[in-house]
Amino acid sequence: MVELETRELEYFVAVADELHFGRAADRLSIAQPALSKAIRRVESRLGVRLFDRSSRHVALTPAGAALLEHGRHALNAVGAAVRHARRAGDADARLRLVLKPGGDAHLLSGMLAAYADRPDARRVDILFSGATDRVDHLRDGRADVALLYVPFDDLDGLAHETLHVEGRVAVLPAGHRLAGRDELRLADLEGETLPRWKGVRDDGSGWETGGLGPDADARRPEVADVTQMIHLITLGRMIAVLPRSLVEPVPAGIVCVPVTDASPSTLVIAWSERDRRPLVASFVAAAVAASTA
Amino acid sequence: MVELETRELEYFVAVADELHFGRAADRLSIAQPALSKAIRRVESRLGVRLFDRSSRHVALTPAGAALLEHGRHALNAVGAAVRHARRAGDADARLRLVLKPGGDAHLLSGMLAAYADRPDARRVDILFSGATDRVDHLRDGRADVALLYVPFDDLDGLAHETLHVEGRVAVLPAGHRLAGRDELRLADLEGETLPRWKGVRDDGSGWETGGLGPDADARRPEVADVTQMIHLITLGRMIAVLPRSLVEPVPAGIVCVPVTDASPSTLVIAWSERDRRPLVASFVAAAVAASTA
DNA sequence: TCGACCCATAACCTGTGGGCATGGTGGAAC
DNA sequence: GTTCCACCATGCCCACAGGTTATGGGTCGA
Repeated sequence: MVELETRELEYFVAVADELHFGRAADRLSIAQPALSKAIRRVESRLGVRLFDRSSRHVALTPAGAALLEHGRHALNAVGAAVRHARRAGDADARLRLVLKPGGDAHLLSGMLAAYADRPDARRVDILFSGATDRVDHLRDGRADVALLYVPFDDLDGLAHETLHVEGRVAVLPAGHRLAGRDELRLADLEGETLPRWKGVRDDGSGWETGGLGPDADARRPEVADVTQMIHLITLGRMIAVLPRSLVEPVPAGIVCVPVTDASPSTLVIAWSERDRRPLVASFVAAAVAASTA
Repeated sequence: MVELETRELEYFVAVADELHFGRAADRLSIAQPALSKAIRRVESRLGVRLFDRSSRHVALTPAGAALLEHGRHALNAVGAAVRHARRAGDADARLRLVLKPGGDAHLLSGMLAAYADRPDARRVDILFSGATDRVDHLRDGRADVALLYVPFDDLDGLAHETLHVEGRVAVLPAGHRLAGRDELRLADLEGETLPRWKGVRDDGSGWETGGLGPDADARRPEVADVTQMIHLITLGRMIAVLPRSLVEPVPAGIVCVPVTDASPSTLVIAWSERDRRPLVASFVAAAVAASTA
């Protein structure tokens, strides 16, 4: 019935990472022969060769590559299950909310107030995370709810409610050639330098550029947060297209001009689709109520 | 390092399903004391009580409920990883395509021809599955690619390419009061009886009704496939709103009228987002090429 | 109050996963 | 070509995790 034990999967992933039985064994704090045996055991049970190995070289077979890809995910799922269970057992756990600094469309204080009024309210821990790993926080149980931006963040495996929809604005230095305009279209921004978010693989989906073609893609400045970006914009090094609320209040030396044909940005509150704790439902309800009030 | 073994998770799920150690042990083909010990072992390792149990009654704690929910998913992930590995190791495996009968927008033969022309073409096994478990086939490795309808099917964890976008039509019996119209709006269908798809939980998202309010929701006829639905429509028992190609050629006694404000239906080819085998990429490329030709 | 049901505990046994020592093999170095 | 070394495989042994059977002891229903 059991096809593959968690431990065996961990062993396999270690070897696949290192492509070296000795180092992998080291990392796992077991002896190398035990690891060799474990891998062979798995191979024979699955009826598939996972590594091509000589005494000199170790490489993944196609089957190994598939197992690595899917196995990593499976390990994460087991880890997430454990974290969620541990947490659900902790009756007086706090609610953990993760958001990007400034990424609350000025709704945070209202949400917290609305939640605090509820009879079942807990204390709320607020975690800030600039990169897109806010979604990872949810998936692996490090946080209970997150504020995310659609279509920027990837909602796979998450449930969500919409809090706020807003247009996007071009963020320009005061002296910019377009700074005087009342509104812009994406075509007006052709040739401008746009940022690249740190840690985000740019998949060419065109969200970041709003549909602009790949410009001087190689040398787009990499930014980690909005503050840093504002700084670079003030210096005239680049411009950006952002949800309006991310740049409010508008800093000195910066001008915001609505971009009429950029797809609107939606702020959502998200949680794991398998997480049905009242704790979460209650906070979500409060957040939705606060945002529509 | 290891938090929870696959086997322990299976034991836990069995007990959570049965809420009875004896029956669960039976189902697992082990003795009851072994199961009791295993569960206590897990509880102490996780530091969480999973069951409230007296000698008379067994019930899940909140922590147990969380572990059940996430643990089932984790077990599926492990199983899927194994299936994918086994399959990737089989060099001359066929490509398995799953679709709903008639759910190919008449593109299937073109796709297969385009794929057969490729140098790396394999034989293609075609699986038919009426319900929404086509996505499950992908997720657990029973199929390599699927034809799905957006926004009907849930694409979580899947990658996809669009093949075809088409409007939706109201499918009416010939004598229906609206059968003579050139086009309709959703509002015109107010009060009509619409089907419920077998095995699909109706989440009230309004896809099926295209935004109509919950009508006589309780007694909407349950249908399993399009043929059956056409039959019921011919009998005047209900009507439906479907992608146009699903009812082509139009059967006798049936009239199709475009619904102008129903969101369009998109046929996509989908595969597991973790599956990067050339086998899959090649078929997808052929399918996309064939559908745009 | 008795009996039946069902989970926990006790005592014992066994398979297997892991440790150590060593063998075998292919590359690189000279 | 020979040597040497890096590295994976094999053999053998042991410990213990995880299984079994027998039994204990609550708790509910009759």
